[in-house]
Amino acid sequence: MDRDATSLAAHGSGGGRPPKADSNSRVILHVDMDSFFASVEVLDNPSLRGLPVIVGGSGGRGVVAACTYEARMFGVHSAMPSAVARRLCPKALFVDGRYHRYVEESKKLHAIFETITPLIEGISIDEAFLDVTGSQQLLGAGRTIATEIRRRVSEELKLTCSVGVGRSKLIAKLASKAAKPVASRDGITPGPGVVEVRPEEELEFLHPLSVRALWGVGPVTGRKLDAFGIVTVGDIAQLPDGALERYLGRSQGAHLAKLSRGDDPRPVEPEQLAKSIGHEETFAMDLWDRADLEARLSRMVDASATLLRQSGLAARTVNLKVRFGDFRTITRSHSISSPIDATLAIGAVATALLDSVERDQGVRLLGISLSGLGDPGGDEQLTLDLGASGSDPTNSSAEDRLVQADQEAERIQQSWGSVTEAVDAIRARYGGSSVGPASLVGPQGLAVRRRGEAQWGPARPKSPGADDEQSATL
DNA sequence: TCTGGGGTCCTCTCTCAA
DNA sequence: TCTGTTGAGAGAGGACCC
Repeated sequence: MDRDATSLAAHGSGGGRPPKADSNSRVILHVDMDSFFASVEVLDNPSLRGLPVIVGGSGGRGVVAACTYEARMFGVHSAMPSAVARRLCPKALFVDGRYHRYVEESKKLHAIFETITPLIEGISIDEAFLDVTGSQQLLGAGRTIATEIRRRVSEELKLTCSVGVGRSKLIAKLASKAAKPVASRDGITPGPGVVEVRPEEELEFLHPLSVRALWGVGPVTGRKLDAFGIVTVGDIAQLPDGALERYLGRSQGAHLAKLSRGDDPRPVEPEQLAKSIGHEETFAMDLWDRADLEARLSRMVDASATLLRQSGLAARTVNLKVRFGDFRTITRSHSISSPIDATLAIGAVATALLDSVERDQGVRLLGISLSGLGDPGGDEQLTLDLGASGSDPTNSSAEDRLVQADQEAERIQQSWGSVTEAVDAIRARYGGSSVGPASLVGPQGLAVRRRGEAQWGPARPKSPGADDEQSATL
């Protein structure tokens, strides 16, 4: 999380990049769209304007992805279970998210950023850091640039955003939050839109804030700090050296202690390479049947492997995540000697991992992710071929099955490369549902859920008996 | 009350090799 | 040869972010 001096130096020496600014003279903007998903829905359907609109999973296991300020007045907020949101605001209008539509608007937003500075670090679909230190001579001071961005977003996208200006990511981020509108039971108070925190004002701005405002303090750490009577950022700053490390551990303690003094040298990093790719899915009903679970797993493996190849990458580690009916969550992972990208090769390892999990109760969520990413065929690790690694084929323990899956994955990777390429070519031409694993073919064709679909939990069944499956017809 | 999806990073434990 | 130490890597779990 924290970046050290090495990464700062690496940033400064990057070929073709603007020279590194001294961290005291940097000007960083944090641009954050206001209730982005909900605002796009209102933009596309003006009849929703002024109403409590909630974007997210409408089913019993869904959560709120975003909501309008009219919904926030009732206490609704993002990440809240949809059932709770519905109870707090019975008149709320639930809208299924349209992720691809949000991506379109996000691209327009980034096009605006690119006219300002090349140093853009997108944090998510609707927010980004911009290092405008080098842009000031041409475009004016940080606050002027921030105001101009807001004007252009309003004019060109018909959406609103809030912008924070500071000399670090931490300050810029907290400033953008302070710039936002505030919804309460009494109504909606418009925010200033742009908040700038000058270096000499940083501690005055920072110290009264709750510790939960700091990046890295979530519910668990927040409760720990509460137990020590540490409530505000200023409380952390007043602790003697090393105290927070003792409470929270060396890394997190040191990180938060630095942040509490406004010390955040992390640079804006435009090129962030993915470290993992994956898919996971919560089912409308817990699943017990092995064949059913395996079919769902195949679908996720297929989607992840396709994305992996589209990114020109291969993976060395396959990670499986299982959440049971009682919300207990386990993960299992397995690393293989050579990177793989073929769907069937990844599927062999994923299935062996699923077999290694004791399923004494229904499965609520299943997920797969691929890590240890690198070039296909690159960084191959040399291995000694010891047959079945000494495993006795008659004693097929989970470990043995993983060893067998490892060997099978390598064999498939080598022999099915051309088939994988052909499948990708067919999909590129005829669509993602045109060809896929046989296990997914049902009466209506291939049921392949794509990235961003039902991202906030299973949708409400449209008719009695309907499940969460989203089918694509051939 | 009921807790999504897609990620990143950190810590701890265990194993293995030097 | 045995034992203890250390470091790296894998695996698992947890916390956090949007």
